[in-house]
Amino acid sequence: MAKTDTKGETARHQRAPRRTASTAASRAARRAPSAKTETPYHHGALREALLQAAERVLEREGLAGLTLRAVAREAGVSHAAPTHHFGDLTGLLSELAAVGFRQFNAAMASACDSVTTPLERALARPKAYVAYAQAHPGMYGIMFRTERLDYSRPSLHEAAEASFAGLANAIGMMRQEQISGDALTMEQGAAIARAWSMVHGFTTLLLDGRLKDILGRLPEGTTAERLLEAMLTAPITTKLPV
Amino acid sequence: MAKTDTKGETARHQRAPRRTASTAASRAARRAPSAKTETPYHHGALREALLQAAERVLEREGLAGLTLRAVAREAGVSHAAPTHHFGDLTGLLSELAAVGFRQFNAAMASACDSVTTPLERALARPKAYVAYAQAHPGMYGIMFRTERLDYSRPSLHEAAEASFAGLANAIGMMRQEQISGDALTMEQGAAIARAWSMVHGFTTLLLDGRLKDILGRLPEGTTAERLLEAMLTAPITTKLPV
DNA sequence: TCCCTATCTTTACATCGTAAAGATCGAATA
DNA sequence: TATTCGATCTTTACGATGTAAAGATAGGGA
Repeated sequence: MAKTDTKGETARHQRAPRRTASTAASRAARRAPSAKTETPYHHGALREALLQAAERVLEREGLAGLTLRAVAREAGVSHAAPTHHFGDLTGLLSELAAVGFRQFNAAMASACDSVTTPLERALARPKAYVAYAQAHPGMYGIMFRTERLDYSRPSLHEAAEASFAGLANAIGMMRQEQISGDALTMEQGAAIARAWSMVHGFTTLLLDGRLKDILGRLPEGTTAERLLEAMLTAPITTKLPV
Repeated sequence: MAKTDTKGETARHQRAPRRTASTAASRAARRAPSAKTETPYHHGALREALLQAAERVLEREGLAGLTLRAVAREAGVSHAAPTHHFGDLTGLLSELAAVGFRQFNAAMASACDSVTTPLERALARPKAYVAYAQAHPGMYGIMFRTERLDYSRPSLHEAAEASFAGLANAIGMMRQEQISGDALTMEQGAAIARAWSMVHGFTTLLLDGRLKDILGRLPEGTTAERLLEAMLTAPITTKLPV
């Protein structure tokens, strides 16, 4: 009474090297000492393994290929296993985005160390921002693809909030003010919005290939990083920045 | 021999008021004078009707609900009808994005008319940019969701290109230079990248709800438009804009 | 020792995109 | 005018996906 769906899944699994038969014996084999560092079948490591598998799938096949079933296949478990740990697809994507935000924050923080001149200090964060997005376009895409995310999840909320706080603090330090948690002046808000909009907009346009046109018309061999620097440091020749 | 898929679709159609029976008689009925302005069954209007149906579905159910089958249902045709006009889902989304870019360009152009002072001149475009995105978030989402679009389609390529050209021209006019089609100086490229990144980034963050935090901490009742103005006109107090 | 609960698998189903074959109508052609 | 032809639309079919529900399994506490 196998339906088409089940048939396809079964065939795929049988083609794969692992999981040749769905019996207790095969499961025990996965726990055998021969496969030391593999997921130990029935113990807490599956959640982490699924997140790592998701990251691999995302980098290998892009956002469109990042499905619950693909992640389950990559991790070598049944297609319904992720449901128990993440609830649904939104849950998995949200947790993966949280991982991304933590990587992102770490990259920005480490970029701010080992920096001396004020100019370097001001450019380190934006450069790290764009560099992370270029190195992990899939992750960056998920982190800022709100429609598929659930920000009520604590891990995602915290990681994203930390990202914002780091930005606001950097702006405050550059303006030599302390940004208090509760209130902002219009000037402070404008400064934060400008900085974030500029860097985030640049990154988004760059990843979407929308800056290729501009880069192609600039002097030979101009990189995106160079354009970012010029954008951030060029003198404002008109009264308005736009 | 009806499969589950077909069963479900058939049941849905039968539940719907239209198309109670799939015979020549029912199709003729749709052409009957009683339904004057309806799609005339077998003549060229379907393509346009599908695009309008797609826009309705997008506004009503969001990006996730915009499927080929949903559009076909909305237009009252079989689920495979769109394929003939758009090839696949990417085709439909691309043509819809082209429609969006044309609306977008028209909105920006009309905003630049009936403007007098230089300050208004400088702010009209950014305001119209953000206003369009706020009024049509679904459309804006599609237009800048590159992974699902095919820019080799002439209509999309042209409409998007016109959008960019309008922006570059506006920057050039503000700098009192003529921007030649082929080459750009580093300063020109930086100015264009800054303007576009700032407005596009602001819009993206705003639609993703990422600016709620900032807006909430600003003086009571500060709108997004007001923050945009402040961001574009506030004096640069540090040596660097970021 | 035995059962209970969290974890994982199986099974099932509605939906989606897409391909392929059949039906239908307008129009060109004879 | 009658007939054929090609564009348009429908039917049928299939693999893939998300998700729900029920069954298996194993580790830990009674």
